[in-house]
Amino acid sequence: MRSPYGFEIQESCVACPVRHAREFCNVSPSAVEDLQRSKSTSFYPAGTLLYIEGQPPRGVYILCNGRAKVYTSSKQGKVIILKIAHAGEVLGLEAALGGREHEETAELVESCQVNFMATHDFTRYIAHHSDAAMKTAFQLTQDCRAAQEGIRCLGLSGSVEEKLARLLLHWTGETRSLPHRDTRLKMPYKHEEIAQMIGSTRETVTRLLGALKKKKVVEIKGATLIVKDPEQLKQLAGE
Amino acid sequence: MRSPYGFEIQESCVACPVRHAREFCNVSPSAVEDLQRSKSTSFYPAGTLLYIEGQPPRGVYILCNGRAKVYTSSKQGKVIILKIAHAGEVLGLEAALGGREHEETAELVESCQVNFMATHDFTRYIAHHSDAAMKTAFQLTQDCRAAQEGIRCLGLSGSVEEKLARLLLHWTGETRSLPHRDTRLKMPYKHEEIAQMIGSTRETVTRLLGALKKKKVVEIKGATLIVKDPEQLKQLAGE
DNA sequence: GCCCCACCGTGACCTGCGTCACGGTAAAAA
DNA sequence: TTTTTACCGTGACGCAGGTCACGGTGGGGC
Repeated sequence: MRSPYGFEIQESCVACPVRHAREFCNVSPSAVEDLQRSKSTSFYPAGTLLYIEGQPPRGVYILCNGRAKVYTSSKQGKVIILKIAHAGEVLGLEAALGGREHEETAELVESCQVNFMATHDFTRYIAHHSDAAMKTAFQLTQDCRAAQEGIRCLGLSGSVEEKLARLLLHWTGETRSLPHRDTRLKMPYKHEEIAQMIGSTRETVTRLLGALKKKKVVEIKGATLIVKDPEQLKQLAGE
Repeated sequence: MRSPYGFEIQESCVACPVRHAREFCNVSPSAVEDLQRSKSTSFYPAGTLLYIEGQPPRGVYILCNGRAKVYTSSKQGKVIILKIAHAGEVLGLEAALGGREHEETAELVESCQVNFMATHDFTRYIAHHSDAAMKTAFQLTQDCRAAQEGIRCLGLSGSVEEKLARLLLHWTGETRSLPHRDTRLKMPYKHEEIAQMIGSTRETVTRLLGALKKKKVVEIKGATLIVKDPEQLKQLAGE
């Protein structure tokens, strides 16, 4: 079955081929069946807002593929990206479990399949399956760690250069799982978005990336970034 | 039973008088008994480090009373306070559940009673009691929200004045539970610590608090801070 | 009483980076 | 093809706030 967005549709969690590779979905057979019954599958185009800051929670969203940008914004229109969620992550947990309105907006970066589960179904689901509760808790610890890393990046860095270096290093760490510790990575973000990740401005990011290129620390070809001198990058990030 | 630190000791969770007021401890009778069997109670003086950044997790710490300062620091010695944990909160969850080393340090602000639970006891505890798992998830959502609020404060504010105003407003929100929405609050932190909460410096905090006093927005008497003009404070915080 | 130490208060300096402004390039739309 | 739109690149300027330096004050130990 093919969707109009051009990727394979996977209606069934039970038969899902990547289920065991996905932390949250890799649960006991009885839990998967419950999950399958309780969820509803949708397909959205890039740019779709799964939920918006200030909305009361409807439920949780399981990202089956693609990525989503999670961000908040101030009244003045300034935006800060809290994290980039990847396939397999669950979004909207804090609001659903906390019973309070969403404090951030989730926007799909690419066209994605998303499994939705209403709040009361979800709470029942994790109450009945202790392994699912564990997975949920694990997802939350991941979120906490990511947020703390964000705080460390924003608060402990003396300069924007340091923040940018930290971000690039963080990305090299993420992709480490794919090839053998290659220093090449995909950077499919525009300068403005990078600025929003580190709490800076578009111009400053442009200038700093330019300076890093000139210093032969990195090389940029389109959306590909190659770290030529990881040591110096680490030094810039404060070791 | 009185401890050498001058407060009442409560060895028994089952008989604990404040148990029902504490989110995490307010669980089913069978769970409380399990908790009681699995935990060990200790008393520590102010300044005790429950765990340190980089340590492998030993377990989780339930703060029975008092407060704890949770912070990380950079290699250059710069410190940022992630949150102030209050009585009833559980510390060290991320490391214990994630199975990874602590990414922050927890230091007692006052002398406290702390209930400790080793990692494997804790995982068994929440696997056996779905209500306890729920409480744990709830605590984690709280942590996430706090961290996100931190990111918003650090990343979205244009000026340090704005960050400070946000922090003060956050505090007025916290104490709202005590008297009837009074604008008076305890601020038992030194300027340096406030600086570490908003990612600034001691001198700047001194200057800004001075300016707020001069503008009649707040009044400070020892450790007590009175917000005279909440409207203006909100305006400074970006509405 | 006295000293000491931890904090607060304040002035002077200087630099990082936010802001504004405009020009270039490349892909998409027409 | 030309036009439009979305990003990137770069110069000029100004100021918020970090840094250094030193002086004041209050409380606890002796």
